[in-house]
Amino acid sequence: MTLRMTRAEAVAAIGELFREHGYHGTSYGQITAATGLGKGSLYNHFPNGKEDMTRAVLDHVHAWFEDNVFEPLDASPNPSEAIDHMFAAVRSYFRSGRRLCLLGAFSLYDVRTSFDEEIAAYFTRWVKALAACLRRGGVSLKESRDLAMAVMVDIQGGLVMAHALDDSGVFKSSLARSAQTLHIRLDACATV
Amino acid sequence: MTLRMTRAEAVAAIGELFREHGYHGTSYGQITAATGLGKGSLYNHFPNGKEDMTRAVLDHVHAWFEDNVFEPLDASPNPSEAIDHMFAAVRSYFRSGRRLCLLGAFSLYDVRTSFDEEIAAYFTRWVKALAACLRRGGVSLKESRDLAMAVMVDIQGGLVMAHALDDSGVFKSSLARSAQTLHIRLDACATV
DNA sequence: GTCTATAGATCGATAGAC
DNA sequence: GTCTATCGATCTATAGAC
Repeated sequence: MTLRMTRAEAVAAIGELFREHGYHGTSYGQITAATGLGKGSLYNHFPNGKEDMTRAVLDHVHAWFEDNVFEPLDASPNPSEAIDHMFAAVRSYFRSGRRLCLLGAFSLYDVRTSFDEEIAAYFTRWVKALAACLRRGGVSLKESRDLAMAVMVDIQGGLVMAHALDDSGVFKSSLARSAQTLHIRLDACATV
Repeated sequence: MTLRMTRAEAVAAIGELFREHGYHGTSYGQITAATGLGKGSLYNHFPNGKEDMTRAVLDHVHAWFEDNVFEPLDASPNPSEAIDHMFAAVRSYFRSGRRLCLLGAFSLYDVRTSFDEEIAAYFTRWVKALAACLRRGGVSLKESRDLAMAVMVDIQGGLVMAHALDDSGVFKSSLARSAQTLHIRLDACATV
């Protein structure tokens, strides 16, 4: 038979625990409470325990961004609209800064060594998709890369500062500033 | 008698452990190995264990920034030079992005509830000192605040992305971009 | 697929000798 | 001020019944 919870639901619930308490700060007791699954079930679905759960969570997050951010950036014929769509999705996903970026947080310490390839792949994918979109809008190759990386820095920094100061306005301002910078640059290229 | 290690040395060593493994990821065994102090000594100097150590580490970091960043920003008669001094100190402290910001990392999860006032106080102090410096350079009150916060976002985001991509160039570029933005703004005000 | 029970390891914290 | 020994709690992981 199937799970009591969908696997995706369980993975999402575990992801929220990791977001809130970190990898080492999350125990099987908490995972059982959040998912309704005992240790037997958890080890049945994730034979290597928290390591497998982490990989599933990271894949889950990556897949969401693939569908809602990266792929739209690749597919949209209109760079300016694609940018707007990206910022709207990002703002929604991170709940205006109240939710943190699991991959960014995990990259800091915690479980670095085991998952840093996947974390780097996620960010690299994002940067490349955004840079390619800007490139299609007429921005030079080098500037597209620099701008895309600057946007990533703004998003991650906005999340950190919004949490540190408990002020979601910081995150929203960061997104708005990034969006404005990109639009100004795209408009300048469009009128040439 | 005194400690085998200076208290400041022990605190610094514990801070490096927290940076690398996080709060929950650092055990007393690791702390003993790093400081040469057994549990008896550790609890003698930090009666409440890791909580007291964390407070000492955060105070130690805050004090370093007070002396090397905040106070120079307050005291310097030349805003442009003060800005350069700040970025040089920041770049040196974070070792071009290879070292992470303990307060930024702790603000994400880990030990949020216990220390968020101190973390917020640290960042607020920094933002205010930087904004006041820009204000003295002729930048408007609102823009000074916005620019100062944008710089903080750039620094924190630069650290996250540099770690995630294992590329210190990302951090150095972020600092350079922030510095350039501030100088351009200060120069514009100086010529008016 | 799910549960309970439990082993085995590690951790945080304390007590007491030096 | 420092150490060792140790307790009790918690955690990861496994075994076995349903």
